[in-house]
Amino acid sequence: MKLSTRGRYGLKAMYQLALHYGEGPIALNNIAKKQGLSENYLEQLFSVLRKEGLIISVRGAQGGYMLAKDPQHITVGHILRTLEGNMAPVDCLTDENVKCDREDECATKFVYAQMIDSLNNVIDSITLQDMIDEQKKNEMIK
Amino acid sequence: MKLSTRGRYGLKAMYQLALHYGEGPIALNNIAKKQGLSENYLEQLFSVLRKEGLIISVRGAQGGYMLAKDPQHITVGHILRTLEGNMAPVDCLTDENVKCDREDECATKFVYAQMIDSLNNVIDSITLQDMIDEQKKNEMIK
DNA sequence: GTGAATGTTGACAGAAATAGTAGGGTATAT
DNA sequence: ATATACCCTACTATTTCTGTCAACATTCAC
Repeated sequence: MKLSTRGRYGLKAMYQLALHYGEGPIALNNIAKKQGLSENYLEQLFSVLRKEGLIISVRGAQGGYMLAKDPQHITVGHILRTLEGNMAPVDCLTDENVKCDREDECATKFVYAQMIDSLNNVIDSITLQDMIDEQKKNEMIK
Repeated sequence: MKLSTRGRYGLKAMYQLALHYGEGPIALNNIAKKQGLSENYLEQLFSVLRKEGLIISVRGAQGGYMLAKDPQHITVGHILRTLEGNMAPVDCLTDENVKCDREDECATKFVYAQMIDSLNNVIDSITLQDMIDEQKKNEMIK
């Protein structure tokens, strides 16, 4: 039940963009360098996020990426599902093509359904703005 | 964020044991055959479950496995954590050896902590007995 | 006791998913 | 023009997951 690097890197990068929301585009190599990640790899993730409409790209010199909307309107859930696919612990919950041998008799499905519901509730309730606020709060304490 | 076959097979097998709780040991090949799984593979999972004290093995002819306690005292959470390891979406939540670069400044950790909490709450609140009850309820409706 | 059934263990190998690399192409600010 | 930075696709390496195999230990039925 681990998140892959796609979700982890992507969320962290989106958080970076959120921190600089409204300041114009930020170059990818900037973010990649700051987080010690491969620029090419991060590019692949950003491509997906862009197609999903979460970020906007600006080509050319001085170009880069920026959030497509306000940090308080972008949820962690949207980001993670875009990069990781649906968050279902098993495929039979979401994939029409997967049929359990005895579908309506599957006692475990009942468990998995509760897991995904709970998970989605949590990640859909947290926005990038929430992350920023939480961070600020923590720094106040120090 | 998928559950591996370890968790899925193991939970389903434990459910089988729960259905026959109090009827003496059940042979592994019985369960393996019923679910179309490799007996050897399931064996590995049962070995782990036994060491955790969730099931008891009876060796020799007419031997097999049975639950170590009443189905209502065995939670799905205990089973899944035994087979899958902790359910943390990232290692830095649980593994002392993993240090984020800027630990107390990591804004994403805040998100992951809520995910694992929510997940653990759900799976710890469901027992094998709950699964049996739910199943019965569904069969009544049909 | 003996043989058959069953559990125990660890090593190993194939398959699949994940992670990362490489490189040529395109748009744009200056 | 040219440098910068996004765009896209294919390929490779690595890791993890799944499953197999084989030798061994224990217990039961007789």
